[in-house]
Amino acid sequence: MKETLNLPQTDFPMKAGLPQKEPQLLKFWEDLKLYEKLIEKNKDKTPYIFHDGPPYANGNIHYGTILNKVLKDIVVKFKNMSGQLCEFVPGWDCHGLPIELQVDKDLGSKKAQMSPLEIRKKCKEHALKYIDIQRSEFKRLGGVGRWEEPYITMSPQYEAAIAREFGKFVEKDLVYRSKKPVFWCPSCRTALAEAEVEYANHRSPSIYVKFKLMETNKVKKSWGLKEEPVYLVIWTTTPWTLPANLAISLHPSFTYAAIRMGKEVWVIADTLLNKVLEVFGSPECEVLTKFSGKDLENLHCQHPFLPKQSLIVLGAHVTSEAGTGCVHTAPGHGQEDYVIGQKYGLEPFAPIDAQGRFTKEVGLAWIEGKKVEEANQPIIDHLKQSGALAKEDKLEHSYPHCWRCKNPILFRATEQWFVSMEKQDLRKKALRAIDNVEWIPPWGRNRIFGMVQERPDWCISRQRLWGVPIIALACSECETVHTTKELVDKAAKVFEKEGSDAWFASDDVSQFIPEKFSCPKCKKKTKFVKVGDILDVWFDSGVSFAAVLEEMLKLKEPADLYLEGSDQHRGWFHTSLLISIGTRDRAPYKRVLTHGFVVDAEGKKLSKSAKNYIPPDNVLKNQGAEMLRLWVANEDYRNDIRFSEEILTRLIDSYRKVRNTCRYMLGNLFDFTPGKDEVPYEELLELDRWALHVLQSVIKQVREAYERFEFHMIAHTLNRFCAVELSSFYFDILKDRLYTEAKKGLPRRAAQTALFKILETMTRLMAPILSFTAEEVWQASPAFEGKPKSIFLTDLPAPNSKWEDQALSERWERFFTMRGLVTKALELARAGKFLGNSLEAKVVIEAKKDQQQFLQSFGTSLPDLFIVSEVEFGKAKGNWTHTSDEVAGFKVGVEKATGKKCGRCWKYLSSVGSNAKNPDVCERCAHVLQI
RNA sequence: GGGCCUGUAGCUCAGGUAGUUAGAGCGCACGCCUGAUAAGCGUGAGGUCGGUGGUGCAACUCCACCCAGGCCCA
Repeated sequence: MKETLNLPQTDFPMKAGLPQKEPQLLKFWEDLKLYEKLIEKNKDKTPYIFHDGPPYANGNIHYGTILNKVLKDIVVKFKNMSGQLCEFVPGWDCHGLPIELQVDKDLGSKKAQMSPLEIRKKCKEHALKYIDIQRSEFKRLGGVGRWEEPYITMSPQYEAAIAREFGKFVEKDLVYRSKKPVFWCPSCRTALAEAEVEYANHRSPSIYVKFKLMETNKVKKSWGLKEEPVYLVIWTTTPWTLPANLAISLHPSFTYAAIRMGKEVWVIADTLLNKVLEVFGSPECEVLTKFSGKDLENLHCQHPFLPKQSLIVLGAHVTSEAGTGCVHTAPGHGQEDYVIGQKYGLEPFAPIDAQGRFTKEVGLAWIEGKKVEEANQPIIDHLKQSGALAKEDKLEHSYPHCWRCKNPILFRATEQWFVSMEKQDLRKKALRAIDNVEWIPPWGRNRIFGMVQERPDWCISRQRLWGVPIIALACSECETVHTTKELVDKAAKVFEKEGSDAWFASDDVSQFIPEKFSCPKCKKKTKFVKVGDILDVWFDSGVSFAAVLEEMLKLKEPADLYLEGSDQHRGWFHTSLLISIGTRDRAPYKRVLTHGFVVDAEGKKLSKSAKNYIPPDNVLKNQGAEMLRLWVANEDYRNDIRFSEEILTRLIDSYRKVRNTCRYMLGNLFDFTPGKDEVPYEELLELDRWALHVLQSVIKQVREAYERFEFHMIAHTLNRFCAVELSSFYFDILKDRLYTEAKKGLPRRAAQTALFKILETMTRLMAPILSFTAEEVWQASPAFEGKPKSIFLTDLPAPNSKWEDQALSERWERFFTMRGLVTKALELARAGKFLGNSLEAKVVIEAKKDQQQFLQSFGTSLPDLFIVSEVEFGKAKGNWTHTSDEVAGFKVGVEKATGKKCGRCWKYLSSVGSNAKNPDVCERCAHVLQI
């Protein structure tokens, strides 16, 4: 009997075996040249300019990069499937300290014997190696794009573009040279980056120094003083920075106390008073008055041993944890000091040379030429003699050391290159441009706005090797360092051919000097020497819109979309904006989409040491890239998104639902030829038309979610559609029609027609997300005339208004409520062991007249819709009845079906036995068997 | 410490401008089916909407503070 049924047939496996299947699909796409075909297909469509932010070419990919690249791939695919041309040129950020440090580490002591060029070569090799690694990892995720011709920031063309953009800044006079404190190792004679600094214990002097207030007249009256001298007491552990003292910082909201100490008056922060006095052995003292730190702003103190004044300034960096609340401030020797100095117009002063020795500039013969630590004691002695020293001690504390030579380092103001935020109104223009960009989510606007508003001038120079040089020459005659547009453009031409290595190849600068070039300052055509600085790597990546969109792709418009993690408000979004505003007076993007960070099950950040995550490679090997894609699509990435074992398990569950839903459709379409066997819409059964109506609303929801980049809504919508509307309802009811009706009869062909439409629609809708599975389904689904070779060469389905039927939808909504009461009643009977299979049941419905008429309008299909053998209207009685307030006046009774079980369709019908030829089956089945 | 942001059932998500007993899918429990079968169906149990105050007749929705977490600064 089973042989006479049309049971599903398919090779599409229930178990996906993705780790094995995915590589085959990747090969299929590669052989097909899928990306090229997509671009070719859309070449006349409106371009959607999407620009890839370059990941750093160091290390393997992690969840963050997976999240980012999968999101981008979804965008590329859905854009190319919805009538636009969306090219995707991936890129890598290649220069910079992390790579140089890694290479340093690998080279070890060998580095000392190597030339700059040789070291740079090693850096390049390192970057290339990781580009290859990351590229294959990204490709493994199923991403399409121009993988074989990516942009890399160390290519000659790109380096030339960097130089040209830098030249534009020079031309507009936005670049200037000024002093700024940096970490400096005097024994290695080099600037250090933050990453190169380690903290270790160090024993330092700890001294309290009195600075005499000059304008005592201004406070005398209100403090009730006569002629007593007033001193601000500062505390420092670096006496050698005192010659560079330019200011004393007070906290704007602290209360300060003026106390009488013998014949003097000292000023100390009120909250620190007891602590400080303890240091002095808790002497008797009288608090004369209390006042706000603000009261002294802009007054002056006499420097204790130099003929200069120290300005009293206000700064929130003043701490109440230690010290006196009056902070010795040397803008040439500290980051915070520098910032506060900028605010008050104090130029950083650091009379120290590269070896950490005092220069003549210090103006003190007794320490000139001494190393800073050798100057500590003479300074302390001098203070003692002059009476400015209030207390001397030693302190063991954490102090920065050089990671390489392990010696203590210092902060030293050195000449650096800056991009001014104020010249040409760069800051103002950038802020204005921010409001013309669409930030998704909207708070991104506030975030970057605040940063641009607050940021200091951009320090673009680094004292390193691995990067693009700052094209600047020093005149050997007048020693002036300068850069000009023609100089930079000349260098750009050289870089275009030889790369920026040319700059490092030799000391000879002749090839970089334009014809008729002379020193802009002394006008003498003399010798020039190169300045060793390189550009901040953020300048490299920040010019990508110029190097890639304008030069490589010849695009004129700004990008439609940048899509990166939220940290890039400080990074790439930020620097790209500044560069584009500075050079083109417009933002490089129209829209910026950000995603959060990947965190563990508890919302904590992933860390290698805490081992709070599964290595991505394990997921790839055990579950496949598809599961990572589904993960990305399931979560609302605008916030931080979680990844855990449980989440992965849930994803697999939901994947199975979608997969099996497709499999059911494929299995039931084994004998269906689209075009030939399709039934016109008008001839479909009502149930099929309902399914197609729901499908239209799914299409609308999904398309809208794609447009809004709300991919998680798509995953949820599709999953719900598969589980609720299809699997548990439509498919369940359809089984009887598909399996038992005549193979080529209208009822079965109608069902198949609907299934085919649903399958084909769903496959296309899910393709940007579940790319592997969509392609697998597409290949397994019925062939038809003109069927594209790949799912990605089709378009996202558009809703078909002819298949929308609101009245039908409402009618079925009403039906579902009633059906719910029927299934509930059946469940009661089942729980009471009265029933097993629902086909054993006859349902008796006792209802109001209109309710009964409503149900009767479904005609003879009613038993099928309830998946029972009989439906009767009358008195619901017996042990298995159910009523509910949900539908007033509606009662359902469950009884045994009256007929005999049909051996073929398993329904209990009175017609079983009526056919002589086939006595074991019902009338309908007997009829089918005769065909 | 500062800026920006997040916190609704075990998991992933919905919940216009505050207004009836806070929803969905999955998972879970129990049961059914054995013609989607390492599948399918049904029923059910899960939430003081991070916490505490406050403003409203009324707050998951507004305000303040606190706690936890993230990114970026210092």
